[in-house]
Amino acid sequence: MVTIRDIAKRAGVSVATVSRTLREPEAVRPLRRERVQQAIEEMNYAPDAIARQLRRRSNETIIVIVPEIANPFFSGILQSIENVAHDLGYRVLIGETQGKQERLDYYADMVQTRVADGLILLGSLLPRIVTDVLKAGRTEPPIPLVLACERFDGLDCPNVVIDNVAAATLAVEHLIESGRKRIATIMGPPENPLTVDRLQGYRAALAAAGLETREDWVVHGDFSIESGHAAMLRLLEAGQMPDGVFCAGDEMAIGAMHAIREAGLVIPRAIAMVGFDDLRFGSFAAPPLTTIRQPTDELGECAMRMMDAVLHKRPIDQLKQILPHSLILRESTARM
Amino acid sequence: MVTIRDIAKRAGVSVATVSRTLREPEAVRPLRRERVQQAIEEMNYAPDAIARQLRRRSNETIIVIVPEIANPFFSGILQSIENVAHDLGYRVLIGETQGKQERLDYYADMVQTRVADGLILLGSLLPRIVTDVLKAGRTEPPIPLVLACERFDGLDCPNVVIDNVAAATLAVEHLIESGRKRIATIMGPPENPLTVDRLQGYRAALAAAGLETREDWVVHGDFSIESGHAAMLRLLEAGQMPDGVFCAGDEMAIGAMHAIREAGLVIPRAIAMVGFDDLRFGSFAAPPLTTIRQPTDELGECAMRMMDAVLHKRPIDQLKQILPHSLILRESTARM
DNA sequence: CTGAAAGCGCTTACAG
DNA sequence: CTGAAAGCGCTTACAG
Repeated sequence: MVTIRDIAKRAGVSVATVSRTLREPEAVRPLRRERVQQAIEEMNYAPDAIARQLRRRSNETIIVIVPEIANPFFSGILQSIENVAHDLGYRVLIGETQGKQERLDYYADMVQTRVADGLILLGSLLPRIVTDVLKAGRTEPPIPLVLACERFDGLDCPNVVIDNVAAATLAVEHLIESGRKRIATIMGPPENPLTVDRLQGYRAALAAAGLETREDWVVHGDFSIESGHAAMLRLLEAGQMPDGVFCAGDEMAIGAMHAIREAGLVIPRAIAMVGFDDLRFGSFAAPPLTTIRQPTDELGECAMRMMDAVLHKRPIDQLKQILPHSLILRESTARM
Repeated sequence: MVTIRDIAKRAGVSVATVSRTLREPEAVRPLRRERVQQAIEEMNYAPDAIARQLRRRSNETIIVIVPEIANPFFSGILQSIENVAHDLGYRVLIGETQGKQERLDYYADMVQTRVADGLILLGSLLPRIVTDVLKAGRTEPPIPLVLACERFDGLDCPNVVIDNVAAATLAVEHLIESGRKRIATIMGPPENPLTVDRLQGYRAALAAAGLETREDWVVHGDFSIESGHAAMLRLLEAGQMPDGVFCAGDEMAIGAMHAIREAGLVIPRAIAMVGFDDLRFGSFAAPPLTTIRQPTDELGECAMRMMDAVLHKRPIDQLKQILPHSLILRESTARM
């Protein structure tokens, strides 16, 4: 392995001069600079980033933790984060929790041990080092932290989300406007913060319209296609069959639509469907799926820019950034 | 920031003893060990991983480079790699090339600068540091490298793939057995190595059955849903309409099926469809999609285990690992 | 079992 | 503009 010392020797200069030609070439006299550059070329020298990081006390690496890497919603945000990180000069480590607290803590620990400078957290679980602080009555996170796509009250850290209550309300209002009277919902896990918000929006829209609510019209999945399928099966057996379904995720909506087709019912004639997230395949579903669009790219970009600000101790204009959602109209809610 | 020195001072021992209680606690006398552990607790000490890495000259980090993070096939493999990496004690950095050579080189550089110990490469592009070596007539990669899901002849590095020629042959044979006579294909980009293999399989199966081949039955997409849709539109306008289509990716198949439905044709009655990869949503498509299953989990696991072997200089039994594929039968190719 | 000391490969004030 | 030297926070032979 060739080090800065080898280059210095070969070029007949000090290691300081080698370091300078690498970091601020304009600060070294052209003649020596060229000698150094030639030596680097000849010896195929690559400076050791670890040594540099130790000396500089920062490593321009962040870790993003997601519940599930292959989940298309999360992988979309991850992609966006990675792109901005690349542009800003950060590297990104990836950690998957699978909903397990110990895995989350394992990854969060990486910023304590300075493997990463900061943590961008997707999903609804908080690492212990953060909840410990909350329990102690403080609100400042103990590590550079940005929360994306989910909010946690009482924590003073940058946070980028959409207004899930309003988005769910919008979705259900649209079902109502399309002439539906018996509107059910397939939600995420009951304890999930997103579920709480979206359920609230669902209930608000029904109440405002004076429509019937039934507890057996509120069913829960885990955001997977399969769970949407299973949940729809339960709805089809409800005391009264719904004529519209608001699904708190496009994947669950895909599964639900499959169940409806299997039952020999036609979408949207028998049952209209609204999803959430606006995933790629939604517009190629049968029929194309009306959905609430979350601005995935902007969520990721905003989260990464917030992280950059935190790490450079720049002020953040808006600690809680609320990004706009929108309703994407497709055939699954066409008026009959 | 609290360092090992602070702990040593507080516990009244040397830094060596602190380091030992951290790395090999059984080697230090219980009394002092406890004193150290207490000091660590009290001062909330987390050892600096960067310093350790510099000293140990290894950082248990790999980088996996993918063409596109949000592509479900790649994100599935990434997930699997990350899981095995976690179990083996590695961290994983992620890099997205977007098909751009400069981005690939940027990320590959991270193992040169020792940010990562090794590189797992998904996709069909090779970094310059590798092609340079090939050009120089050597076959040994200049960095710890594992190739997943695509092969490159002439490079002596661990490689895990399926037999794409055989898999494509199997897919087309199945279309033939289901009674199809006019079989078209939607392939990936022409220059893609996967395309070369799968096209070869397609042609072999048709030739063996003595079926008609037409150049306008071979169309190309870029593996995206949208490109599958566009490609199918071209096939529907071909001189003769096919009655079976082999799609070199499930996403393209989803797009293609959408085009077929839009044309008012029924799958599989008018046109049967076979996909490739066996992505989650395939079994929830309308109709459920027959496909070639690639063992995503095993691909990722095998790649990561190979990387581990490379980094520990353990011998690798099989440099080119060929994993089994299979045909998943669903309604999109039901016999009429 | 323990500690003093060297050293991992850099960067960067400091003096010249 | 340049170099000698200190130091980033660890680990680990070595001697005791």
